[in-house]
Amino acid sequence: MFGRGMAKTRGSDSVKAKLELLKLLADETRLDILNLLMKEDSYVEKIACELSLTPATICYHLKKMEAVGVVKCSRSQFYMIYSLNRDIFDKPLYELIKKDEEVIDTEEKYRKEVISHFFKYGRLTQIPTQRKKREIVLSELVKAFDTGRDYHEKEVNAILTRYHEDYCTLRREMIACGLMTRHHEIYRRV
Amino acid sequence: MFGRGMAKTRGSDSVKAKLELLKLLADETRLDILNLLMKEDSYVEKIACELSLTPATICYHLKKMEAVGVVKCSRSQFYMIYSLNRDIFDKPLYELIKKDEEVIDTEEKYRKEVISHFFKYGRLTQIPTQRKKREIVLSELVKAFDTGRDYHEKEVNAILTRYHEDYCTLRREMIACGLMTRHHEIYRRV
DNA sequence: TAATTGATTAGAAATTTATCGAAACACTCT
DNA sequence: AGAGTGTTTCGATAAATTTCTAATCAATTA
Repeated sequence: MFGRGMAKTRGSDSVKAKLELLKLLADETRLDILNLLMKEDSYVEKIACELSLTPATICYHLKKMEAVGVVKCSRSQFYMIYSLNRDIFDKPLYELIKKDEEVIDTEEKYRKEVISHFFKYGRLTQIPTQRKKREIVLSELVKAFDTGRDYHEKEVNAILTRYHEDYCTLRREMIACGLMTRHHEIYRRV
Repeated sequence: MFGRGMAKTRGSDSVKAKLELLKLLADETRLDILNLLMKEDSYVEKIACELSLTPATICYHLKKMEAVGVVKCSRSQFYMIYSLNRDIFDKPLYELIKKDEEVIDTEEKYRKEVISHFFKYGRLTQIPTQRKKREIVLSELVKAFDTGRDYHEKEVNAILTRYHEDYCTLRREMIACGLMTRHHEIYRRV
């Protein structure tokens, strides 16, 4: 029933920022650095020593975190003193996970609602009586057929039965809505 | 000033678990999947279609998340229905970042207190009503089962009866807490 | 100014991870 | 039993990431 759709670009800007933050936190070394900074401000070489890593590595991580605003730094004499931006960590987790609702046009949305209402786990729970809803459901069903090839009536029945026991009604309505054509016993998706 | 110290093994178990969770969340595809599951339970092929990825890829991610307990799944007809474990997302961010050894100790200590209070001579004196205590007791009970083998319902009952007469409640709560799974009459420890 | 010290960058090696197609698997229905 | 359908695993590949060494940069002090 489900073919692969068009490749689409996923993620708005705010989602990207959240993902960025999560990626930042999902690293053992950076967590270690953050935990050190929770205790007190520190600087590259000191952190490097405490974590048994090279200054270059620590610098790499600190710069990365600075870019996203998790830490900030200022120079003091020889040293670059890094410190935490503590207010970032108060958010609950689901706030970083949840995407803001995308604005989709209402027609598309209505269609999706109807489909998710009448299809459960790939089967049609009920054939809608309202014409508009029935058309939506049928237009979804017809995707189970390829265009440009013939189907015998038995094949049609077999396919439709996968979605609902009353394949006769479905088959007749398919024709009525102009989604399929029949010549004698041969059916075709339009 | 600072020489490089000895290489040391960083991170306790609980810290590892937190890191694991963060890594899991730090992926665009998995966030997309979670957002779909927030709206409604779903299954592999449907998700694959909605995200324009292959079922193999979606399966890879879902299994990964299942292993950490972010989602759970059960079979329904043709489909493996995946659903969220919502309570995971309530924690504030800093709880995943902070490694606080003492917190672990008190938590461990609390656990031991609860267990010694509710178990007397190897039997459960009473099923705790408080959710947290009940979870602790159940997580102790589930150790009576091996992982990676099937149990018929009768076996499950027999084992649980050893601890408390109300094996039905125990069995149901086991499933509810995600400590065991049931497919038809077959039970498995998670 | 030269020497010192710490921070940063560049480039390369090693590791991890997401993704896919194909094959194997599990369940359902005829 | 066998066809059909959805899921999972396997092997390979491509991309991203971490870490290092070595070189460069920037501030300080003699």
